[in-house]
Amino acid sequence: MEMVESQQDGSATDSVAESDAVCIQNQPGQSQIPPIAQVSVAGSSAGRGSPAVTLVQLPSGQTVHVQGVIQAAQPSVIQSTPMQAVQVTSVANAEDSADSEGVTDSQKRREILSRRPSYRKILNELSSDPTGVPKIEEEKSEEEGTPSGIPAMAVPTSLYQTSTGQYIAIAQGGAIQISNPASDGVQGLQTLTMTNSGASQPGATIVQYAAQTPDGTQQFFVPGSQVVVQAATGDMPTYQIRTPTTALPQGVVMAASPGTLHSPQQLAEEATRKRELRLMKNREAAKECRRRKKEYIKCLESRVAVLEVQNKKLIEELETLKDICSSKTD
DNA sequence: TTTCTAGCCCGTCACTTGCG
DNA sequence: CGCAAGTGACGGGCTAGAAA
Repeated sequence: MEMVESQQDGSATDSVAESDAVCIQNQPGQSQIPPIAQVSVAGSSAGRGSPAVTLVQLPSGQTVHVQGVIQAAQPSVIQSTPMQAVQVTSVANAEDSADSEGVTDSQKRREILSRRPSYRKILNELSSDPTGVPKIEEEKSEEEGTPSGIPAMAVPTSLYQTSTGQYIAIAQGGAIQISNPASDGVQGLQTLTMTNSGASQPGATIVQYAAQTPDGTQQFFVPGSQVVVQAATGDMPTYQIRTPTTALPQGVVMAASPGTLHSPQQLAEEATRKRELRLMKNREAAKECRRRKKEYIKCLESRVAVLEVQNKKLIEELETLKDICSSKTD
């Protein structure tokens, strides 16, 4: 049922001992036949991510650039790091003599939990491979100076960016726009619905917003000079609108600082808020991680297909060469 | 038609990793 | 060193197809 992911040690990806060049010579007196095949391994010193390139010169004189049948250690389908290899060994040792050597369960667990680098990293290393593995694009929305997700509308007098990367624009008159950085799915502006917009009481006013398509741009007005603070509960993310107790410089990311908290209730609210924010961010991170994982697996599958074709070609060529050799020895 | 099962997706937790 | 991001693991919900 559950797929078991095995920890592989590093030896699985170690390349065979490679000579720098392998030349298959003709026998004396067979000058009518050109050198059968010359195989030069150019990648014996190639490190991880730089697979060995093998040049195969065919009898016809054609040179084939073969890569990947016998490759140097590289990010492979079964990815492992040197550190993992050491750790797996240590785990095995620990299982043999855990009691005598005092290896704790937590240590073992920690060692087992050691993981490979991120999918993006692996895939980008693979992408240096000329077999056409595409790169996972780096997110760039947060690095760019201005939020591209906010179309021209009321000129915002205040522009905030939440720690989740969302942009909150508050225009003159209190119009609020919440914009996600351009990523998957939900994008652009989102609707905010006040649940007690009439109340101008101090403290928190919970508003809800529903994700919508980028072309469904909407805005709403907040009475007074309130500001959006934050976060999410359950399935429906919610934002808090608070009347600022102190004047804050515009452009400052809103956050309830510990100094503004007075009562235990506010502390509890803050803790809840932080937790919900963390959950929301982790939720998004998990989505993104799964998306990358799928992409990674797709790339690996395509790589397998390419390598299978190469392998098949090389096997066929080997058979051809064997036939030629045997016919000449007869 | 109902039940079972496999597969997929999602949210959450716990932990590692990388960066400032 | 602290924090945010990334990711494995786990469990739950949903759905399509097979079996009873």
